[in-house]
Amino acid sequence: MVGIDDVARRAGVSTATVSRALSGRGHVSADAKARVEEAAASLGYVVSAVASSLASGRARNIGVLVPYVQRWFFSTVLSGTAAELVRHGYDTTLYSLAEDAGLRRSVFDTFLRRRRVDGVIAVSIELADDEIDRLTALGLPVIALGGPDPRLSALTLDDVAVARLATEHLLALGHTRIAHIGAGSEFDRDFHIPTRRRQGFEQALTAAGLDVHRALFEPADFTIEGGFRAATRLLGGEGEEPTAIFAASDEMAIGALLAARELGRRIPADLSVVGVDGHELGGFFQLTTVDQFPARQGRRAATAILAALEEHRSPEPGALPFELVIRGTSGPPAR
Amino acid sequence: MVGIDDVARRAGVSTATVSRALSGRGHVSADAKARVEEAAASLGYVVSAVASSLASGRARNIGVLVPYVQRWFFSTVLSGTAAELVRHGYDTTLYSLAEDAGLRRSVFDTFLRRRRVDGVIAVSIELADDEIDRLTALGLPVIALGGPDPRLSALTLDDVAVARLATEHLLALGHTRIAHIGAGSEFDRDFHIPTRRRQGFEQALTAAGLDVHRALFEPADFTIEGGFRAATRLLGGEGEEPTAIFAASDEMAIGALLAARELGRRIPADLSVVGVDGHELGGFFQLTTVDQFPARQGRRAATAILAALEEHRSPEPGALPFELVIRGTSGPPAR
DNA sequence: CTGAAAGCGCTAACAT
DNA sequence: ATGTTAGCGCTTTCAG
Repeated sequence: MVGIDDVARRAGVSTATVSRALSGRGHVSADAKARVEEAAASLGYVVSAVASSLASGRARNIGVLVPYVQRWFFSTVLSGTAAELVRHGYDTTLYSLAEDAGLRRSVFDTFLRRRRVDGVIAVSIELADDEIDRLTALGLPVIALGGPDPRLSALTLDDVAVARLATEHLLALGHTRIAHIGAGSEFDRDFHIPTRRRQGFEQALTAAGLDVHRALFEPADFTIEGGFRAATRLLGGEGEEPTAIFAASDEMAIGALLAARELGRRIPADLSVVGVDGHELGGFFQLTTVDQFPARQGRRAATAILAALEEHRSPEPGALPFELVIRGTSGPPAR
Repeated sequence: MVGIDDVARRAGVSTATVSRALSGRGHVSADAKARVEEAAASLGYVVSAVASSLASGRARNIGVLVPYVQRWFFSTVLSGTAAELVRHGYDTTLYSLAEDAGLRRSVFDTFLRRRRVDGVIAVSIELADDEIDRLTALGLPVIALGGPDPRLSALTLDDVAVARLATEHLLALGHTRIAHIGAGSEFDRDFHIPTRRRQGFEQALTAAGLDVHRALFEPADFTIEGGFRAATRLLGGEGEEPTAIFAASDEMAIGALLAARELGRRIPADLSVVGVDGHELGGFFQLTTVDQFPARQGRRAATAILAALEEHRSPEPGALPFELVIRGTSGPPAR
């Protein structure tokens, strides 16, 4: 394997100069730099990340924690993050946490403590106190993406405001019987997002002078299938039917849409449906939604962690943008 | 930071013994081992992956190449791989290749050559010759998952047989006008799977004594939306309508299903639909499909690469299982 | 701006 | 079974 000495010899300089020329740290004459680059290129030399990391303490590698890789939202965020990191020469090390509780522990106890990563991005994960302790004990920049986290720098989506925006859109259209598909309490241990979205929903109703009806809430599991079942229950109940549904995710909204169609409801005349996320199928289903730009979130988290690394400080916390996208599934109630 | 010497001192042994005790390589008395483990635990010591890698040449890290992270199939395979790797103490380094051609080059030229990974898993990627050259030049075990690759050890899905199986199922039900939704030629550069599935489809027709009609093929892009559009064209054409559609992926099959419903076709009386993959929504849509068990594929690739690493040999090539899952979207034609 | 040399924290011969 | 020690391949003072 060709090493730094080979390059140094060929370029007629010392290994220190090769290192400086290739890494861009420290000053090297333009001439020496050119010779080093020529030598490296012609020898096909690539710096050993392992040796470089040991000597410098920098790994050029970011750990990304997600609950599940195979869910659309997380894989979309992840793709944004990975794309941004690779562009800056960083590797992405993936840890999927929600699949196995035992392994989850070992990620915090072992994997992240092996000095392989320079920083950590935690995507939409409600971390336990001791997990946050472990994370901060790493002495590395850590950024949380999603909910606010009082103990970590976070890029926060204001889920209450997101839900209010969606609900206000329905209210403005004239709906008064608006149902909400959220998550059951079992979700909340890991993940407070559903609760915050429900709060926003209820705030908007209350602000409009409407009562919050328990019968107009259905828990689901953030999948299309779950949304379908929840909507089926909402539309098949004995009480007065809702004229609109606000689902806490686009996948559940799509499920609701499919259920409504199957039950013969016209969209949006009989039923309006609004989701949250900005799912790739939103256009296809003409779904009105509050887009939270997940790929961009992933990129932004990467940018933030890289900036923190460069400037030797904690990542900048911040608010994530969101936007109401009005498409065909929402309109005034028919009556 | 606590290092190996701290542990050695506390356990009253040398660093070599600590290394042996913790890694399980070489013999250590039960007594010494216990003392080392106690010392390591009470000091909170974790071996530096970086130092260990430099000294041993083993990185405990596998690079996984996927075309797109955010597509259901790839993220599902990836989740299987990552889960299996983490269970064995390995990190997963993710490279998403199809998003940016320039970066794709740098993955082969730089990222993979930094000695950070012990092996590479290439998921459903049609690699160029020079990319394979670079991969083999790494001197690491490499395994390709998906198509057969004459130059790499591969875990192969027999896509021709998969398509034949699906088509034969429709033929056995009595269908004679069977359409196929595959991919346009622009896909084939990266990815020969659609072509092989089309071949299997045509083989089955021919073996049954049926002609292959050009009008019964529609190209799409492997998305739900693409399947929807393709099916819309197939069902709205001027010629005689197909009584069945075989789609080269479940996502396209689901799109076809939605299109058929929208056009008022009864499933399966007016139209049978069969897909390929084993998509998580298959149960929900009652989709008949040829399941290829993607998560299991991911796990299997991980197992294969770890075995190769352990036994200092190339990964074992093999065939991937697939299975016809008959659900509600396929049945005899109504006539 | 450049070079010499001392590590970075561990592993693996080699000895014992 | 255990200890001693020479690296692994770079980066980074420290001198010049």
